[in-house]
Amino acid sequence: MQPTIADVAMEARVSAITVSRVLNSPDVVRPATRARVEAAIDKVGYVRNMLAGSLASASSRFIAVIVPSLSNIVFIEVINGLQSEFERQGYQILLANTGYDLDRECQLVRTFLGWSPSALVVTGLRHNDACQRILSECDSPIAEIMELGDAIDLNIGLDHPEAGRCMARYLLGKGHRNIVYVAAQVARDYRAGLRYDGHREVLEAAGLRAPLLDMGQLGQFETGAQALDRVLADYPDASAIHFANDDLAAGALLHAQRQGIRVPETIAIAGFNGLPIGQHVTPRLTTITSPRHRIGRLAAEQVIARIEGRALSSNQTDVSFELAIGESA
Amino acid sequence: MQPTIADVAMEARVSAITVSRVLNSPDVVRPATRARVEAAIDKVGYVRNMLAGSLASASSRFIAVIVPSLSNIVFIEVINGLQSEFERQGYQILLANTGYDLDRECQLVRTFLGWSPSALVVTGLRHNDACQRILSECDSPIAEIMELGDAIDLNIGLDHPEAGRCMARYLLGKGHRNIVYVAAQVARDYRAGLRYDGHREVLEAAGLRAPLLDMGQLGQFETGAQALDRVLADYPDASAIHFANDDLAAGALLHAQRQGIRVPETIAIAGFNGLPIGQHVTPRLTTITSPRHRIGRLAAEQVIARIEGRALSSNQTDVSFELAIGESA
DNA sequence: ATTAATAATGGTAGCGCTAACATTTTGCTG
DNA sequence: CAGCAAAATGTTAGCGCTACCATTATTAAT
Repeated sequence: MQPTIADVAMEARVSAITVSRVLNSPDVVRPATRARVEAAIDKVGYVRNMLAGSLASASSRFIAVIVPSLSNIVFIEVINGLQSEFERQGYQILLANTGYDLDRECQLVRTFLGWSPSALVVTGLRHNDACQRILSECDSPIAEIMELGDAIDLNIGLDHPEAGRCMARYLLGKGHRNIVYVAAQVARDYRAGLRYDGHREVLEAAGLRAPLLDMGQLGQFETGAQALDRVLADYPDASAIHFANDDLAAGALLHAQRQGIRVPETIAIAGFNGLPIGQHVTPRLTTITSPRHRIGRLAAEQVIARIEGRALSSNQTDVSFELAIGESA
Repeated sequence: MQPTIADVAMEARVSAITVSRVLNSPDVVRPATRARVEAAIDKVGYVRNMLAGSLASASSRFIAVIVPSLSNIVFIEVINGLQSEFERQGYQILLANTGYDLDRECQLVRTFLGWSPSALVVTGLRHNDACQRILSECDSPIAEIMELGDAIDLNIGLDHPEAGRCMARYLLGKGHRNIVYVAAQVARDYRAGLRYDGHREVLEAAGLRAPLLDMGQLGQFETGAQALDRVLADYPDASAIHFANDDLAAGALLHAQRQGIRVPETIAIAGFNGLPIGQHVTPRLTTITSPRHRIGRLAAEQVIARIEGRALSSNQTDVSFELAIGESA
């Protein structure tokens, strides 16, 4: 049997609560006593039972984190940002991915609530009705990240429609008049759809059409490569492709290289996210960089502030984005 | 206040334990009673308290997973494999990364043990003394993944020295006599060092030298690009580079493309891992594919079997690897 | 020294659940 | 329809810890 706090207490000849105090608020225990308790902890090989502590104190130091996918490096970087900050403050992340399925998200939220998390971090502002209700009624801090809008509690992200507009304006400025927007699956990755909305808005305002090619699969390099072929075949007038993300764009660029398709001369290529690979391909990818790690870090900071009851200047943080101009468009 | 099992029990006019049974082993409760309880659960909006349940039953359904890094796609894929299997069986992963620091690993193990995990999954076979002792004395199943060797309990991975030998033999077979092995930081990523050991063994057996260029930083594309320049400058006789991983190799390949350095004519390039990018660069990367997702899945399957007391045919699983020949070497 | 304030420590109860055993109900046989 | 085994449900106690309040020790001020 694992030794408990009572064994430590007996060994140190103090009461259990004093041991608890040494563990949780050492500065209220007299140094001499504390030393005796710490020695006892070492001696009996005590391992703290966090489950019991969390149950008794009704606070688990768990942070539930729900992202759409763990295959997408973008979310990994966000998680890294969250993790670095939360861990520093002694919080443990409970991680799950929805596979871009809102019903699964709801189920995950339910499951996670069973662990009495100190807070929840979810991706995006769209949830199904049940999930929206649960989150709204939840007492713990909720952070909705990645996009900006009408949030339940905390909101850290960037303006996707504006990012779409930004790139569309840039491509227009470069003289492109036939631009195809290529996404992997807008129904699931709806933030790609929001960027498309912005893109279309700008093009239509300029009296242009904004065709959308949805590849219908969540793919990466391979899907981007296929998309390039499809655009060249189906949209002969197209002079530029605005890809929903850098994975697709990089896949297209690498494919172009192999096939000897000249970029940007034959077709210009633009992406979104600012992944490292974009800076290493030739030509360098024109894209929009998103501060993914920063989103995670800020979300963690604000969530912790909320947990600890500190006031925040604002519930909403626009982390912004930047146009990164390469040679590809 | 959140409703508890007692509120549900009152509503359904059964005892608390019956509610507990509906939740944990529904088939021992008569369907009519079960339906009444389930209705009551919905009615009062009951959310199960997993902390209390875990404490009472002394089993948390937590799986502690410790990897060196979350920035490396390789471990992400392993985690994906673990996750998919564990989640299907109702286990929740507690994730942490060591930053390739064994002391941090030890501390993480200690912390995680406080959550009474049902099992631990750690990366690699090397631990510091304290960690080795803690893990050895631990009652829960332990899985050490990625590499093969003398493990504490379960072991799922591949033979890194043999992977190094495999690539070295291939390069020798291609006529290369001056091959530089390039790693990012063998002291931390010691599995890259194991592959180098195998590589060197083969070269020395052939009467050749096996220079090692350690870039001294955990980098990805950029480090690979720098490494290529260093090799061309410092090892004028080199005809091939054996990179410790595909990130470095891809970085070098993309850099070569930009600089107009001909691969494999001027210098051949080989990698390790079989990342998707390797199949999309031109020339395609010659590499060794590791079944990363499979390692995760198998580890999860075996851990679950162990938890549930099922016998395993073997404690060690060699997932093997494959030489993937591209045009880069 | 005496008192009042503060600091340090302790006792008790209970967090919400489940294990273990006890009891009741049900279904079946003859 | 008695009698019995099996199935279903209930009772009690306790998992290991911390909140809350009570008590005791220490310090400072007079």
